[in-house]
Amino acid sequence: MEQELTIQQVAQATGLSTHTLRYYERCDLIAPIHRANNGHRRYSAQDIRWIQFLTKLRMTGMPLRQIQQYATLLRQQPDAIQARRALLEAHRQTVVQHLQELQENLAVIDWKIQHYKEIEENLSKPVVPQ
Amino acid sequence: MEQELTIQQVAQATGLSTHTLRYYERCDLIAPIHRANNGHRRYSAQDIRWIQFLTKLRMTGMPLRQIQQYATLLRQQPDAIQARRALLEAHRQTVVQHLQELQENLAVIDWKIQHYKEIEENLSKPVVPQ
DNA sequence: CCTTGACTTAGAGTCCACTCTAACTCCTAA
DNA sequence: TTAGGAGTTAGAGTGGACTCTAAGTCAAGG
Repeated sequence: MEQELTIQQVAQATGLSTHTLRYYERCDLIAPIHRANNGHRRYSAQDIRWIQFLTKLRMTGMPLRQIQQYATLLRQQPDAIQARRALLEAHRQTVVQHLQELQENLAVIDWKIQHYKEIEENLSKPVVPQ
Repeated sequence: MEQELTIQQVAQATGLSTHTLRYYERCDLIAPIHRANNGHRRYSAQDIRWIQFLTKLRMTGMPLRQIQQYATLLRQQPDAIQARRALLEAHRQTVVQHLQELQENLAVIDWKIQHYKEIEENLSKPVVPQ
């Protein structure tokens, strides 16, 4: 069935606020959403799938501009698969790099925590060991 | 030796701009730096070590406020090791979580790239297979 | 003496990604 | 018929983290 959702329901489903959903549409991250007779938005299953994917792009740190580019490709040249893939692969690279950086820095933090633990242990020992 | 560095040198060494170094000091992320006779900053090896650690906190997404808290503990209660460890461990948790999220979303992006590759391959095949 | 260049400050400006507001229209239920 | 509630819009406001500017000081070199 053509199960169309209200903005509230989409907000629920995606974790975005209704504000953000409208904002994304204004910024052209989301194509103009179909309207009910009263002018209210009605989101299709398609729309929701795209929104879910776009939040994954966001969560991996892709800037809105770049998502907008991808979205435009998707809408205006649906057969330019190669271009979209290039965009995703470029993004993939930055994510992988970021991931690595994060892991390295986490290791340093872990090391520091460990270091603190050792100090705490030594402090709890008697001052004059028997 | 008491090798003290100028703000330029520290900028070089840490990858932060001189603007950012002063800004961090203003925000109390960095303790007031010792000055030469002419009023110019001279950073100690200590200072640099702290700045290097703080950039690792930043790069793992710790907000300036929280770093400021940590820095304050470090300066005002150097023996409150436990409190600092607690702060780091809390942060560690959010980093680990973020890391996981990142990996999950990356997997989806990878999947999409793969999918595009398959489509591209099919397109390059002859329309009527022999 | 004068210019150049590295520094200083307080404070203004920028960019990003939201987030909220005000004024409005509809629809429904009491 | 009126009060509530869910939408709508354009546009203003917010928060975080820088980033830049203007006006000034100071020391060295030509």
